[in-house]
Amino acid sequence: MTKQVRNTAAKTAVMEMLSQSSTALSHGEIYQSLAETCDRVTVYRILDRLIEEGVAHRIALSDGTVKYALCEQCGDGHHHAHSHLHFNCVLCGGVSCLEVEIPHVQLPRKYKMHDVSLVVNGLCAACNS
Amino acid sequence: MTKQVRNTAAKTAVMEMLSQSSTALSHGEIYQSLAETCDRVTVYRILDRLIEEGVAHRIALSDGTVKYALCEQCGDGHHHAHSHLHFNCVLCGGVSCLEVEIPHVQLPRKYKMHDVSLVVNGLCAACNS
DNA sequence: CATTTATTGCAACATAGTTGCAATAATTTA
DNA sequence: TAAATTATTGCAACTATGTTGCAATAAATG
Repeated sequence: MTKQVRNTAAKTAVMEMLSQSSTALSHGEIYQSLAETCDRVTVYRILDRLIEEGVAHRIALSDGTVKYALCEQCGDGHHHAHSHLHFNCVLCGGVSCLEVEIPHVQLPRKYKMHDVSLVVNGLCAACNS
Repeated sequence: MTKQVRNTAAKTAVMEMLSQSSTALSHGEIYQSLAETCDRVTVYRILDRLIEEGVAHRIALSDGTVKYALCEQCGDGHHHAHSHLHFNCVLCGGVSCLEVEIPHVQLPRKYKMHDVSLVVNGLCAACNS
């Protein structure tokens, strides 16, 4: 039988925070916003579990920074490639998923593509004025 | 007057290593290959300097891991966007720059693109047999 | 309400990256 | 070639980020 899933206060708080936020959040940002009401490690494990459950996904920015976001538009829970791009605003620092098709890239012969990670840095709509 | 550049044994060794390597290397990999003949911090600073000089560039993989590679095909020293993609083989773990044009992506209105980071995970030519 | 076991907190650890400062050594200049 | 200049290094110390084991806690099930 498959491992059961429990909803705890901490997990609910993390999900709430991610769902309220207009930007993807790092572990540290989440931990601090929780006013440190639960352990650092717990936040890591909750995030791991949310990803495991297909509720959230991990985003690595172009400098290696890791952020987390809910899988809003991604429908049902089954695991799938997130073939949307991630936008990182150089002004406000915000990170958001843009539901833009990633154009096909042609690889050299014999190369096999599994998945793609596309991060665009620039000015978001709010900052570009 | 502009800051002078000095060539030291450590710096030469790092450049040699990067130039011999068929894959981009992490700080840790470089440090260990140097048999720890120079300090950890020195390796960080050499890598920073190589990037500053436009000789090398930093690559963040889709899991946030950071690697370094020389700017082989990138010609003269002036700073420029590296608009090629980075390929990460899921089997051998190798990371290489592929000189493939990154197709243009259309952003939503008001978004302004500065630069793009594209990482493709999959099987490299050598591992795909 | 009792049982099961997923989840948490804590301690301890591992890795990655940064900063200040005094000592060293690559260039430049005399 | 020797002296002066200053980029570079090594060391110590620190911060940030992520992981693991284990005992204690608390959801969910019956």
